[in-house]
Amino acid sequence: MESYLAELNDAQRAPVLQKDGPMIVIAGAGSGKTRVLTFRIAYLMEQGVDPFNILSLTFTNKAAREMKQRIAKIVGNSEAKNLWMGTFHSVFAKILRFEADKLGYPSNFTIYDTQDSQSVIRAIIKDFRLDKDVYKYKQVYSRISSYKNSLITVKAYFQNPELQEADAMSKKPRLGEIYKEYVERCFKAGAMDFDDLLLKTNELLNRFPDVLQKYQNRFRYILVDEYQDTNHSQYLIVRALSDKFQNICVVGDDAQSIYAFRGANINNILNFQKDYEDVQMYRLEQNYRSTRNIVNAANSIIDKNKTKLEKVVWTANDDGPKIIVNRLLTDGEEGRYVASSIFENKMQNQLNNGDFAILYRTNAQSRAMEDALRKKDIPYRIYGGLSFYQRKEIKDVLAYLRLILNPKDEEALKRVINYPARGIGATTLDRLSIAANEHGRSIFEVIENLNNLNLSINRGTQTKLENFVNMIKSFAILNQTSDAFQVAETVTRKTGLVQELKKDGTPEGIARIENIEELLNGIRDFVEGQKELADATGSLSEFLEDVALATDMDKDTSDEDRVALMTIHLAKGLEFPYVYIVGMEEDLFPSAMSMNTRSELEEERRLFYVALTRAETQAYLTYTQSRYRWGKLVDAEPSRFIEEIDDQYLDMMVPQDDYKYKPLINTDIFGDEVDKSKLRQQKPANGTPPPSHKPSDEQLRKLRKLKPAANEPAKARNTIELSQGDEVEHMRFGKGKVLSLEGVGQDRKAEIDFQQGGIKKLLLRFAKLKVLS
DNA sequence: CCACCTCCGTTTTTT
DNA sequence: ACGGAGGTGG
Repeated sequence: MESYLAELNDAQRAPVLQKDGPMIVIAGAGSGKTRVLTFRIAYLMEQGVDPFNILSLTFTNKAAREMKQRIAKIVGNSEAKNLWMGTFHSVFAKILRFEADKLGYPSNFTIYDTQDSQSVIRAIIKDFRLDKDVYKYKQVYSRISSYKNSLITVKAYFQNPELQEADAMSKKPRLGEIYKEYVERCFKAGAMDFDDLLLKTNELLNRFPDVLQKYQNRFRYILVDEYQDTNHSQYLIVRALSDKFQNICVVGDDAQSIYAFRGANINNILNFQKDYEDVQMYRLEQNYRSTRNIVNAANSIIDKNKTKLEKVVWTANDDGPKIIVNRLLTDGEEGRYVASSIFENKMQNQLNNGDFAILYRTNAQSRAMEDALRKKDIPYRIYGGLSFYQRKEIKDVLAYLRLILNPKDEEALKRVINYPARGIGATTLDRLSIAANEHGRSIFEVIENLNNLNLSINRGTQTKLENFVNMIKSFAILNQTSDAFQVAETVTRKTGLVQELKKDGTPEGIARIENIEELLNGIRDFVEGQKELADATGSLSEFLEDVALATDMDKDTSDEDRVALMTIHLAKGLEFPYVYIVGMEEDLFPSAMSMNTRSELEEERRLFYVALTRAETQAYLTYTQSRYRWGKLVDAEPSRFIEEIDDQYLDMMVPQDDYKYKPLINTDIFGDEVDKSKLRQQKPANGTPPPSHKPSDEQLRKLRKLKPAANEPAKARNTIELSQGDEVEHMRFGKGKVLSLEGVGQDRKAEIDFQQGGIKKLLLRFAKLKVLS
């Protein structure tokens, strides 16, 4: 039983063995953080701590599930089952359901997703007759969301002149009113949004001392993973719950804080030592995941950040291969290059698809990768993006299911009351909505009482409304005696959803039917899984809760062998032998939106740090010279982050000639049939580019900055001619003077003294320099 | 009430 | 480029 302690190094063992008191574990990338958490929980239980008294908050539900399984292997299944483990949102949603009546909510409250919330706000802006170009619903939503995450309630907002002024300054003087109305509408609909799950938990703990006590006593030992990504609201919950026993263990890495945009506060981890007395600090600095090259390269990046806790990540692993950097012509070629490279690596090194990950900054970049992988028959899976549960047809089914549990759920009602079309239009809905407001009732209740209300709705429409309500009610009755699958199956049949899609007959329609079938299969699996648990029955409410808080990462895909495609954000906590980081370009990574302040840029840099440290043995960086964005081909420039990596860890594959990439076995440069002669033949008609994804001759020439003349000497492109003493201007560092030059050909570097920023060594091939003299 | 059209944002990341 | 939202006309 104690044998597992031997599996830890000294640094890892220390936080495991400290049973009581506040502690922070600063865990570098790949340093065995999850092991420490797992073993610490197991150790606590062996020391006699009741699993009911341990709360462990993770970043995804999948992480919680996996950790539970590992703990079960040590202490036994029946014990591990009783641990409280999950994301902030899922753990506190459960508690809120239990305590809902105290806050005036029904225990079956709906959880509004972002779409629902934004739809409510859009309706409010319209009802208030505000200019939708000034009050953009997404902006309003994110403003309200950030208020909630900072615990600024409507009341607090109106007591704070500064906030009101700030909103007035941004031409939104009525934001407070919108906020107020939004909160009221959600409440009336018996709905909480994502932020409410945290905000209302705070309210619960603040307003009801007995409730606070109860949960303080229950959660005597609290562990928080990924603490660097907690927001203020989460911070306060943790503080409140741990206040009595002070047995709080937070684990995280400030260098991997990447969620500031959604309110995460890096100061939570930076200031933890000030929040509790006698905080023990532990550092895990040995990296077991990656080669020395990768670890050192990552360190050289994060060194550029000013805001950080001091730690030195090191590894005893081999040097490994250098990071391969490659330039491609377009995003299409980037995809083909990555696909070929994966293919080649698989052949040469006997690897599985699952050993590879392609990481990108934005979801939109997945398209080019997908196309290339599909052409080469390489199985892949895309994580994130439009998740399965956000697809229209799935949301439609879910809306019916939500309505069964909570008829007050207006977003669900609006979605399905006339889909499939049953002759209930906007005018009718407006009248119902007005009546509902007048009587302080929900639309559903208004329809239930149509006969008593004397609305100017004609007899035919009234019947249609009654039929709709009766249908939902019949589902509700069924739900009392059936599990989630039986209800969902009945809903898809009786509502005519599937018939509607069959009728349209297009390939999209068929795909949608298949998606609905997949949903039903998923529900069946879920129900079967739940029925095996002690405290669950596979009910519809269990399923909807699971769906509302599920992330794309939560699906179990261990039995699939596929290349993983995901954003860097989603890759946090994962690791792969081979990692391709694509789109290493200015304005894309770092994102154009995140270069305004130092802290934004530092977050982008941390994001790059996260990306690189996912790799175990080999990392690839690619960038293009031009890529399709917003349907247009735009010029691209290599990311500053490439320059920031110390050269000694890089293997630059930037070609002398655009077609001379590293040769690939038995294939042309891209490993598939790219008929370059066709590209060249394609003559644009009078300057108008052909409506093809392939760049025209003219575009190609421009991209490569080729001169039309054929007798130009072939020389390395993108390289600047410089002499010692030249006055130069750099895009970012401003003006400077060339001190010295070194290297030849592709490896030429210049040492330049910049007026701002001091002396820098620059690779000349990154043509960000302009020669002034 | 529905079918069709136009316009807009999207492509920064998500519980 | 593409889908969703909102508006218009039949």
